[in-house]
Amino acid sequence: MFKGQFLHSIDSKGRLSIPSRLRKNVSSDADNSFVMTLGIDKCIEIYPKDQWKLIEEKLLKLNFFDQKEARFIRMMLQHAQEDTMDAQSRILIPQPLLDYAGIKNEVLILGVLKKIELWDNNVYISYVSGSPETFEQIASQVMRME
Amino acid sequence: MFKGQFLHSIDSKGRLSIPSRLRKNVSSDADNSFVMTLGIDKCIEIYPKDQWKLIEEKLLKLNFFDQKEARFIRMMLQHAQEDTMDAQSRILIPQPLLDYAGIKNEVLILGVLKKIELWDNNVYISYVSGSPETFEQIASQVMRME
DNA sequence: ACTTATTTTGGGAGGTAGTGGGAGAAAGTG
DNA sequence: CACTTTCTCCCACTACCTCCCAAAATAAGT
Repeated sequence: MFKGQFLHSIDSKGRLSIPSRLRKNVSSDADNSFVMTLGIDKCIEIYPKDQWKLIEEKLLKLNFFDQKEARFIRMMLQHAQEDTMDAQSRILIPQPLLDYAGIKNEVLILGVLKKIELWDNNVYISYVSGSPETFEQIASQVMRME
Repeated sequence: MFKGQFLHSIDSKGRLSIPSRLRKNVSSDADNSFVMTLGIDKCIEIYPKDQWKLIEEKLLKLNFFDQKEARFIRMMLQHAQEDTMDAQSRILIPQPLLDYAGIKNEVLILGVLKKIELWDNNVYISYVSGSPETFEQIASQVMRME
């Protein structure tokens, strides 16, 4: 499971080095490969390959003859891109994804359980402060431990 | 499984080069051959030959003496065309299919799980934006991960 | 505090992918 | 059977991308 935050830079070729702390939590089943795509919010999601396969299996079970589900499959896959880390543990982030997330040079990398998220720092700050509820309020609603 | 989007061009002879990223996901059972036909929406569908065989088997199980099923089989096969990639990894797209999808010079190529789709860029944009719901809304309905 | 190891960042060159075009072969037509 | 047209295979160019080498920066250890 991924956790923590890291501030890295995207170089002129669009490459991002995966923080070594996060790398240690990637299964060897991932073959050093990741799949990145649009995030649910204004960010980029990165899945280790083995995790992405689970998503593909979910998509396969959907009914493509249903308009809404077909549209979802296309949108989900349209921006998905697989890449394998180079010898320096970097992957290439496609420019369209960077544009979508508003990321220029500096990236905020978040470890979020089974996936990694990339944010523009300022976008993330306004995302957090944009919540009408406080951390404590949300916590009390979402986390009900038995 | 196919994924991702690519913007390629159809040359004056009607040839389309299959993106190398997609090629890497084609089984060797396909013998470098593809079958293309009408898509579910206003697009062209391309199946690796081995995948197409599975579709043929499904069609065989349909009841040809049922009017509706007979019609479906004919429509599916009428526009189906097989082609093998040339040395430059290109296949020939029949003009009638291009006309149906409204594709002129530029093609949007989508990797969609077991098949590849060809769209006219503008047609696809209006298809995506034609949805009353956002990506996030559909996602929360369709993808409920355990 | 200094040395060593690891991690992150930067850049150059060869290789590959995408595209265009031509000549020979095949097929269709009069 | 000859001619025309279409198609297919082959060659060539360009831009980009991947791989490799190397420096800088951070972390770890003595």
